[in-house]
Amino acid sequence: MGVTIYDIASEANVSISTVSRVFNEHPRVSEATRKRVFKVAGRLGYRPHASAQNLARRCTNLVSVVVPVATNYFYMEVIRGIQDAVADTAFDLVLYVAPRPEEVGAQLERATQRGRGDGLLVLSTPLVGDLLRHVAHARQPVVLVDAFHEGYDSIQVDNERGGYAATRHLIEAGRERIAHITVAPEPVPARQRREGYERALREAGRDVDPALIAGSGRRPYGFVEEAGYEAMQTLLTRGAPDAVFVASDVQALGALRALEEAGLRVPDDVAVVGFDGIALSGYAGLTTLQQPMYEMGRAAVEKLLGRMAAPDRPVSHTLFSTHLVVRRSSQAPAPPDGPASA
Amino acid sequence: MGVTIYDIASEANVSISTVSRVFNEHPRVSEATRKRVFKVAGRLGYRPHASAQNLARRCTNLVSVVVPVATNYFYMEVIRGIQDAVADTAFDLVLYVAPRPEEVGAQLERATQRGRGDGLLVLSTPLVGDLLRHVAHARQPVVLVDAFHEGYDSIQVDNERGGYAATRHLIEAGRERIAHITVAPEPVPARQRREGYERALREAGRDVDPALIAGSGRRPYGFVEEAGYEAMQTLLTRGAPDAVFVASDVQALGALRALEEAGLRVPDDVAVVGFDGIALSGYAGLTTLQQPMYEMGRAAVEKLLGRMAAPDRPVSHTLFSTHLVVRRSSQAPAPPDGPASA
DNA sequence: GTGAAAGCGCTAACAT
DNA sequence: ATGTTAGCGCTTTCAC
Repeated sequence: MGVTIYDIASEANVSISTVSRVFNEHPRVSEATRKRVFKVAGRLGYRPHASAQNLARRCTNLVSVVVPVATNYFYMEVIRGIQDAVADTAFDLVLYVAPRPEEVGAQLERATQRGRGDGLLVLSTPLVGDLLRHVAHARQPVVLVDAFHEGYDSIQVDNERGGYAATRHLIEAGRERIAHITVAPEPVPARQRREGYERALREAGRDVDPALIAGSGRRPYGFVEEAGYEAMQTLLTRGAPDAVFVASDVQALGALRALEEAGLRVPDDVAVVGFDGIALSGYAGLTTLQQPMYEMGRAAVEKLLGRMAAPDRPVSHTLFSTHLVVRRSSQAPAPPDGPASA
Repeated sequence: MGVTIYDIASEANVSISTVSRVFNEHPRVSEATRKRVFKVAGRLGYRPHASAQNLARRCTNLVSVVVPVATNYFYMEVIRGIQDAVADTAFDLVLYVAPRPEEVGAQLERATQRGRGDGLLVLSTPLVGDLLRHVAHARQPVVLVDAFHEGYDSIQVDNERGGYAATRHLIEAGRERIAHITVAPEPVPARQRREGYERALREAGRDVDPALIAGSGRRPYGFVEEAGYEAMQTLLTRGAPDAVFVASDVQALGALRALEEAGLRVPDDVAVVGFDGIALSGYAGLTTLQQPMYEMGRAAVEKLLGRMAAPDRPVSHTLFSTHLVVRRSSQAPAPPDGPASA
């Protein structure tokens, strides 16, 4: 097949160990042989065989990232942060993308296979059942992003406070019937956002009206435009709210579409607040709670490297704050002139 | 370290080859030993070592994808198609994402290393200089996506006809001063789009006015929002056009921003047409030439698998058509009522 | 500074 | 149906 160190060794009249030393920048190699080996290797077009190196070295210099779906603005940004952080190290990045959320287990299984990678980043995947088993089996450090398990390092955003801030914002803008769109089955981050919503209402002395809470149960991980669209339609059948806090930006975009079709004006009739801060939210004029996605990616890598260096350090959990970005969709209902709210 | 076939072999009182056979679903293993081996393996938590398998099998069952930048809606869709197609096979997908376009060479070098993968998909990367060398060295089948090289299978969109169609659309909408925003240095796909633009003008009996063509030379691969913004500003200093065909949707979004800031209305004062058909274009009401991104990803995988099966088949190039999607940004300048154009 | 040799964990003839 | 054995291509002691 390819050129091996044996070929180079015989061509350069050295042993294979010397060739190996040259390529591993071992100090005790004479300059002369170093040059000779490199010359021969260059001429023959030698490239070390990754699998053979991995096997002999007992490590791969690879960090695996498991992502639950292929198309997602949130992950795209997180991965960018991961990528940038990894680029500063000797590691390479390998992405295991699940074609569908149900396949995340299979991807985890692959990613955790021995000899595949030295560290594992798992995005937005609650570690339950088989998933936990796969990860527990892994002999490599693991960091969870946008998910929590007490047994593993994790990076998250403070979803509860984000949900609280979103709702506070709507209350302060003078809204009365504040609805909420979540997803069902409700993953933990979504549940926390809802809890923040409910706390804000209660603190303001209001009731939490179940009729004002909708979640499309159409499919698992329903953070999709269509789910928001349907949930908004459901809410409208129950009597239009004058505000809605949506658990994700993509759903919020669907909600906006439903409102438009229903002939309701945003924000005059209904104010809308999303969650995530994906680029689309800017174009849609959507008020949202910005997650520091890029930074979360970077932080995840740093945490992973830290654990690789010190496997016995105690498990730690990092919580980033969200940041309210006010845009058109929640501006005060046009008092004679200019904008309002904070 | 981990559990090996030796551990299982001794526990189950068989030889390592039998263990190996069991895990490779070799037919000639008695049901009894099969069960016994599986039971022991399960108890010990055995997982085969990927690198060792790769080395012994001389293949990895991995398809590598090299992507020039981490954040890009176009790639996200193409990768989704790739992912879905790969999911139907015995292969896994490994993504090599370049943190910056300049690093694509380094990623290619890694991806083409022996023992890393069995096939290679390269996105939007013109194979010149070192890049070509890396790929040429690869001992694996290669398919280019959104790029062309006569020596390699490729999947592309018909950029020239797309540019032509975009411009025709503007001409038919009655626009007189039709500008074009490209990128500099101009990659081949962008050049082809421009050529289509120029052909449409010429066929309509018009001159190609260099003053109406702008490309932000700020950085390589300038398919970014800011580049479109700046290019639009440049065009405006030369006397506002009444239409502009932008070589990519993200740039078009920047152009829209520049127009808005300049107090020009879209499409009344200036019609805008983008290229790509990313999801954002829909939200921005941007007319665009839709590329079948998902299908291109799928087609790339099929082509790659085809070549793996038959390494000597002649090199082939697939050209997909673009599809004009008319939206707000190019609707006719509000004749009393209703929309116009095709 | 360099070489010989023993792995790394698995696969795949070749035997039996 | 199962075991023996020789690799796969590289790293890494341990000698010299």
